[in-house]
Parts: sequence; structure tokens; C-alpha cells
Amino acid sequence: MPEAPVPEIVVGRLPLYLRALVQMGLEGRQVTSSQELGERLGISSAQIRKDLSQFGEFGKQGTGYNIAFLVEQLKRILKVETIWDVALVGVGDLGRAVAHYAGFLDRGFRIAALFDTDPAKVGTQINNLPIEDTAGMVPAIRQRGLKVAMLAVPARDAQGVADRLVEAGIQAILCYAPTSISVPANVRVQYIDPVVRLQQMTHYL
Amino acid sequence: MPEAPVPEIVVGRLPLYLRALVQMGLEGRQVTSSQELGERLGISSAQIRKDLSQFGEFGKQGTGYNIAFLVEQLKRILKVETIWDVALVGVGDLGRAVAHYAGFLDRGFRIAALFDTDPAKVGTQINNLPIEDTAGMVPAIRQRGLKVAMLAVPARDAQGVADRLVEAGIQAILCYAPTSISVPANVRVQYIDPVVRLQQMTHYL
DNA sequence: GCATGTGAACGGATTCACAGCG
DNA sequence: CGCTGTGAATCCGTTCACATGC
Repeated sequence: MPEAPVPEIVVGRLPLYLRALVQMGLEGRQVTSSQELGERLGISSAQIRKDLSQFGEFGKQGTGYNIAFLVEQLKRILKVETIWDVALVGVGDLGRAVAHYAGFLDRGFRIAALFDTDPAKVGTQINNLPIEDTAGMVPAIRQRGLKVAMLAVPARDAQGVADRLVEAGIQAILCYAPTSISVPANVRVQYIDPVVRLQQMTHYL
Repeated sequence: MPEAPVPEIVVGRLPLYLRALVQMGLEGRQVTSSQELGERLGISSAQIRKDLSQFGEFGKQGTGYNIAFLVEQLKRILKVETIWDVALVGVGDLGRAVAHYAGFLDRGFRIAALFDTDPAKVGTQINNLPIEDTAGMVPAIRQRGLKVAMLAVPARDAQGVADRLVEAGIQAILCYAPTSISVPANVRVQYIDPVVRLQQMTHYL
């Protein structure tokens, strides 16, 4: 029996639950409720219970959820119990900042390869990780079996690089380039464009 | 007659339309259709027509949309015809990277003030912009009439800083801190947490 | 003829409200 | 008694399909 496919919108909230629960754990808390978690996140308690119930019964009636247990379950569901090695393509200002970001490792991701086309950068290092030439990217990624990549190249180069990432076997792309890219249906893309978010808010001002 | 309130989810797509249309314009294109735009973005043509129709009739039947005209209309709707001055709080690795990002200005935003608590940073400059002490943030923001802020402080400080931003009159916050913050209903918040996006994708791998 | 703009139909997501169980 | 898990009801967003007008 194949697991029922879970809507993207539900899966998109699980990392928020995980993040908040880890935070609660650090505060020394042992147990929480859907209501308390919802208040932290601005999400209704019914929503949280419904979301979690898609994957199992993790709570105790009358008591709530054991935080450590739920954290483990969410990590398993999101497949971040182990660390994913990630490729980062593009080491300009933006890519360099991403490479220096310290918050990936303890949440399931490690930048394991850097690529750039600039000959002045190739061969230098960031955090003891060498910058490789994008020309050799496809075999390099394939050989290391990387499945996740972050894209921090200029918008005009994003589609071309994305095509090569797919060719290399990448199945998930986090795109920092301010443009849309098209990939096969079996590859997932998420976008980070701060200006899009800002423009969304200014409409209401 | 007050304009009908437009759903957040619709407004959230307008910046994508704008971004793609500007791109088309740079490619020398004059006219496009909802179908072509949709193909670029992976959105149905009906969706695009419906979204745009919430704000007016911008197309010509049998012809499509004039790109330059629609760009102007979207800028007006999103209120990015003029440049918004933005405060950036937190100039660590992440905030420094945001401050150096060159992509804000031509899309409606200019970083106009920097704040940090680190005495070693206060008084120094980034891009000729001085870093001010967060202690004086509230009057500084209020005096300059800033309405938009970006938050790039550690997660544990985010709520406290957000409270002060609200106090200072900020109405839109782009939060880079990996945590949820709570603000009054009249203030908008958007989040950027790359790990959340990555975790969302790894579930499906 | 062709692409927009839009009511109607559809489907999916959220909320409601309560049975069930600790 | 309190809080979860969940069918039922509701709400909302997307797609359909076509009348409209260039």
C-alpha cells in the first residue's frame, strides 16, 4: 500500500512546526499542545492537528504532544534525520553569503561543493571548501551523488545552469536567482526572492 | 466606494508577473499573452487573467497585453513606482550580505538605514551608509518615516526587535531570522528561511 | 479569428464541532 | 476534564468554457 500523497501545502508547514518545536525544546519544554504551537506560529490548532494526522497519531489525548518525540517524527517525515550534502552554484556576493551561513548544518544540510565560472575564483576556498569550475560540474555532482543544489547565479544564467543540474541528477533546487526556471516534473524547485516578498507587502501599505 | 480587498495569494503572484514582464521587456518584446506569461511562470493562463482582472482590464481581446503598460500598472498596484526607504536591523554575516545585495534598488527598495548592537560595528559604514546603534533605533526610524524593515538578527532577538520596529511605526517586516514573530494585525510580515524551503523539498526525495 | 474577461463549476483546503481516549 | 484525531460543513481558490470585443 503506497502512502497517500501529501499536499505540498501541508508539507510546507511541517518545517515551521519542526523549527518551533526545536526552539521549545531548547527552552526546556517537554510537552506542548496544538493550541500553544499554533499561537506561536499564527496557525489554527485544528490545522496543526489535521496536518500531523496525515502522517500518524503523534499526540496523547488530554495531554498533548511530546516535543522530543514529535521533533523526531518530523525529522523522519522531512527526511532530515541525516545530513544532505548540497551543491552551491555561483559564488558572487550572494553565493558567498549563502556559503558562509552557519544555519544549515544543524537543520539537515551541508554545503559540500562550490562552483563558479570565474577563473579568478576557481581554486580559491571558502570555509576550506574549494571553488570548482562550473565546466566540470555535471560529472562532479554525479560522482558525489548530490541530489540537492542551491542556485545563486545571475538571472540570465539560471535556466542554463538548472538544465545542467538536472542532467547531473539533482532533484531539488533552491533558486536564489530572481527568475523562474523550468525543470522536469520529477525535479522540485523553490524560490527565494526577497524583493517579491517586499513588493507583496507594499501593496497593502 | 472602497476597493474590494484582494486576497493575499493573488497579490503574492503579482511580483512574479512583474518580474517576468520586465524580463520580457529587456528582451525587446512589446506584447505578450496570458498563455505565454503563464508558460514562463508555470501558472495557468486562466489564473493570470483572473488575477489581473481583479484590478482592471489591462489587455486587448485578440491581441494580449502591452508589456510596458502592464508593467506600469503592476508597479502602481504594488506601490513600487517610487522607491521605498528600508531599515535593515542586524549587520552580521547575513545582514551584511543583504546590505550588499544590488538587486533592491531597481525593483523599488533602497536600504536607507543600518542598525546593530555591536559597538565594534556601530560607526563603521557599508556602502557609505553608517551603522547606527540599535539603542537609538525607534526615534531614528520614526524621524525618517520608514515604513519597511528587514530583520537579520539572531532568532532569539527577533521578537524583541520586531516589537521595537512596530513601536517605531514600521508596517512591513521582511524577517530573515529563522523564527516566527508576532505583530499587530496592521503590520505585515514575510519570512525568508532557506532551510524551511529545503526541508519542504527533501520530504519528497 | 483570437485572446481577454468572467460567471459557473469544480476541487481542495480550512474550520467546525464532537466522539473518543488518556 | 482536556486535548487529540476526524468526519462534516464551510470557505476559498482554480479551472472551465464561452460571450465579448478588438
